[in-house]
Amino acid sequence: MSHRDQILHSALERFALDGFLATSVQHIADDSGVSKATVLYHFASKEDLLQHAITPALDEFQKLLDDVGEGDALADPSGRKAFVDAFVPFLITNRLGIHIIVTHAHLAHSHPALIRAMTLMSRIAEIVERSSTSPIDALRFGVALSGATYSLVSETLLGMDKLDPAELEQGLKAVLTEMLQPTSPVTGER
Amino acid sequence: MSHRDQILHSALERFALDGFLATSVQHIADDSGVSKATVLYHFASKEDLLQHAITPALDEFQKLLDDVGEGDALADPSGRKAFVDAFVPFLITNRLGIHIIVTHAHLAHSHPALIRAMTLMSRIAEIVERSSTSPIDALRFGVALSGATYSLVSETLLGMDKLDPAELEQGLKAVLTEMLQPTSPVTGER
DNA sequence: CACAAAACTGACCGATTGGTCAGGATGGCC
DNA sequence: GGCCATCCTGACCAATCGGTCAGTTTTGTG
Repeated sequence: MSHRDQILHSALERFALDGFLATSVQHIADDSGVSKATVLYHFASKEDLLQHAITPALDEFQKLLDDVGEGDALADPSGRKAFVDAFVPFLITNRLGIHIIVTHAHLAHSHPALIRAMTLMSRIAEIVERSSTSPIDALRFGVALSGATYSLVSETLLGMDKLDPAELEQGLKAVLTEMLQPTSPVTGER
Repeated sequence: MSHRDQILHSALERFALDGFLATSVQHIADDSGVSKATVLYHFASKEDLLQHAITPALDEFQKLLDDVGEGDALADPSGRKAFVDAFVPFLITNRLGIHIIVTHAHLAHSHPALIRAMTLMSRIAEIVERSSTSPIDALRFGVALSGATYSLVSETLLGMDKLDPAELEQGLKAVLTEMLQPTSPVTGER
């Protein structure tokens, strides 16, 4: 593993676990076993480091949104199931990057990489709104998506680190698919 | 409004919108129309300010958990509905404080007020696990709760600022109650 | 009015931060 | 060997931060 990759890896982990502002370039250098100047030799700035850290997650997210397209592919149950089946693995594989994105919304106005992230978030909000059958449906969609995202991000908090990864993926897919039935098959009794 | 209250209000807003680390004591002073030294006259430290800002939300959260008690009050649908009916208004009234809590988990190891927050989060995780009928049920519970929380926290992102407050509260209660039916009426196909 | 407590402030301090820079190693290539 | 590009580093710098303090103004009370 090259020093550059090592630095990027350390940065990703630190940014996700301690936060961008609480992480100094010196910390990343220590974790990587190089000097601070070396970190800033490979990456133009701390912000550049953030950008490289979360870009893979953003690229994959964008691809996900492009697949959904402009139509209302999420209007019917089968379309939603297909989306969930792609979304959940995306969440799991890009856990750290997504962790950074969702916990750093406050910095979105100043950092280009995070601006892009928020733009993509707006796109998914549009898609949800467009292909939902009612305000309640849109609300349910939003709760389900953000719930799955945040549950994974703060996994240790909600005790879902007990499940093995495969079980977690299957479980999340099942729960989300079930939550996203556009019209509730049984209207909530009582 | 006394200067002290004004400072506390500015701090709550800044911490929630810009983040604790990105907010300087000078910022809060400017927002409040007083000097930096005055801020630190009323509050022993920046951390003390954070503590006072989120304590109301934490107190109410604790009361909520105490009402649930040690039993498995959340095992049956009616118990869950009662919890949801108390939880959603709690989320709405304490929006800013909760925003701070959920977006500052990284600092939980060093700040007493946030340590307390994480302790309470663990308690609710325990309760969920204890009163769930299966791992899938626990997962659904966690997704629903964190989804509602995070949806409200980042309201502008998910376009749910379109709804008027009363409609939002009713909608969230309905969605959550529906999501938290312990046994899925239709077992997820496939 | 007198006077003490509370409220408020500008000036200052040590510590940490992101970033720069001149120069030292390293290694492939002729 | 000579040469050059890449890699790496310690020393340094300006800026910002949280917090302190001596001293001034305001307020409440007898």
